[in-house]
Amino acid sequence: MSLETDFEAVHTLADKVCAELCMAIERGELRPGDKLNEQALVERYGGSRIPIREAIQKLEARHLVKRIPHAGARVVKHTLKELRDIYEVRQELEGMACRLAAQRMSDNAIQALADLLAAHATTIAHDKGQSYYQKAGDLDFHYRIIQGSDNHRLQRMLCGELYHVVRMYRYQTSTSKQRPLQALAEHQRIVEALAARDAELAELLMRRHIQVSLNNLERLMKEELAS
Amino acid sequence: MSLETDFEAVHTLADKVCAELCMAIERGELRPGDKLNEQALVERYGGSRIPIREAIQKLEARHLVKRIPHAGARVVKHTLKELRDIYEVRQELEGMACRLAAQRMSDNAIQALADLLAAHATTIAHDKGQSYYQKAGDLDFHYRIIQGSDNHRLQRMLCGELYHVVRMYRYQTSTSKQRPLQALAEHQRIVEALAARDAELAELLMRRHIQVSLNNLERLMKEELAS
DNA sequence: TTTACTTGCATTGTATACAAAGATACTATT
DNA sequence: AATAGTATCTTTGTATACAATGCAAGTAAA
Repeated sequence: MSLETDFEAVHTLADKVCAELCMAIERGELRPGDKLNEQALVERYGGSRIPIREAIQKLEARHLVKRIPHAGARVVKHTLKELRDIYEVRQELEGMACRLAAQRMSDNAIQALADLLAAHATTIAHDKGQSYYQKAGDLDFHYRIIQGSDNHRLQRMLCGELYHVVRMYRYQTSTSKQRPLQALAEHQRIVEALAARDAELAELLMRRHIQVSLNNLERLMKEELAS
Repeated sequence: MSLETDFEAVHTLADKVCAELCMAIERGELRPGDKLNEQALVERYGGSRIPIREAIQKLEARHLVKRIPHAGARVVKHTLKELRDIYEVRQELEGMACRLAAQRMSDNAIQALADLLAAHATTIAHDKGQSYYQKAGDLDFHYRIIQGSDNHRLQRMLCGELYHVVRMYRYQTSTSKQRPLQALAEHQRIVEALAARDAELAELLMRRHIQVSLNNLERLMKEELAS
């Protein structure tokens, strides 16, 4: 099961087109501000305009596009302030998820998370600069903790709404060489807190981890703007 | 500007039907588990199936209905666990909003909030048992604090997604005679914390306020189940 | 009597066609 | 030359029609 397919069964054409467009946006093939012309999408993905429109509406629910009546849909474009807002909420909700996970995850699940990090360590040692897989590993780590919160609504808000936008920025910004190693160290401290069932510490560490992530993102965005 | 119309301009038929259905669900005219038959809705609200389907999709984005491919849409039905999950998230996000509001709201806005509570006090003294307007007042209070957080994403998540579901339960459960007075006292303490710019206390008080709200809701639901 | 299969019906998903709103380009006037 | 107004054209919103899926009722066999 890949994170790409979004763990959702696809039964209708609208679902399929939605998944395709979602990937295209997250990967940066469709960039912020780009227009989604319905007729053009029909020619690209097949089908008729009806399922295409449904797909666009689903993307709107995921906060990936903004629709304006009679003017069409465009890929969302965030100001720096809005990006900070998103990360502020993400900090709160993932901090919460981590706190709850410390109280509710099974010992086995925590052990499995520790094993996952060990695997990441060897991956980073071998594939220096293969940032794509490292990013996927990072997402997997966060995903498991969110699942560990055992709060279904929290899971939907984080995985179903916030994370699509977060992924959109993560995939597109380059990662510095030393960041994966630093992130791994932070992940390991979080797992230690989980294993110790120290909910307060686990929450604090997760919040800081995400703060660092935002700082990096802001720096990279400024560099790209400058170049 | 009424809370009912959801402060969103309505330019298309789909938007209009969505707003109508939203009200119907929040008011309990459509009850959890009820099916939304597209043809029936066409006969009730006019238009054709296309805008009706769009309206239903918008309701899905608000977490008010659940659609299953080839099986139709039904009003969401929450287990007690899921209701607790929702309030757990609400506690976190409104606590956050209150903390941020203590740091970011203008002095004028805080004063206006205090004035609003004074008005509520006289309303409660006069309209004993007129719980509808008291509930509207409560929503207005929470709404203003959320706006005060100055975090647009947080506002969208709370007002655009969580609150529709919360309202759905609030309108339908009766309120005890003494609860409005107790709630007002809690609101007043929160405003005092905001005025003192005590973010930590403001967050704590808001979290407790929502916890009380959940306890009341659980008690009422159990009573209704028993009867 | 129960169960499994088949057939018909109701409902949703999709395609095509038409209406209306917005954008653009051109012309006329100041 | 600049601007306002108008006409055309593109694009979205909506209606109607068809296809396909799922559900239910009814029948036949065990």
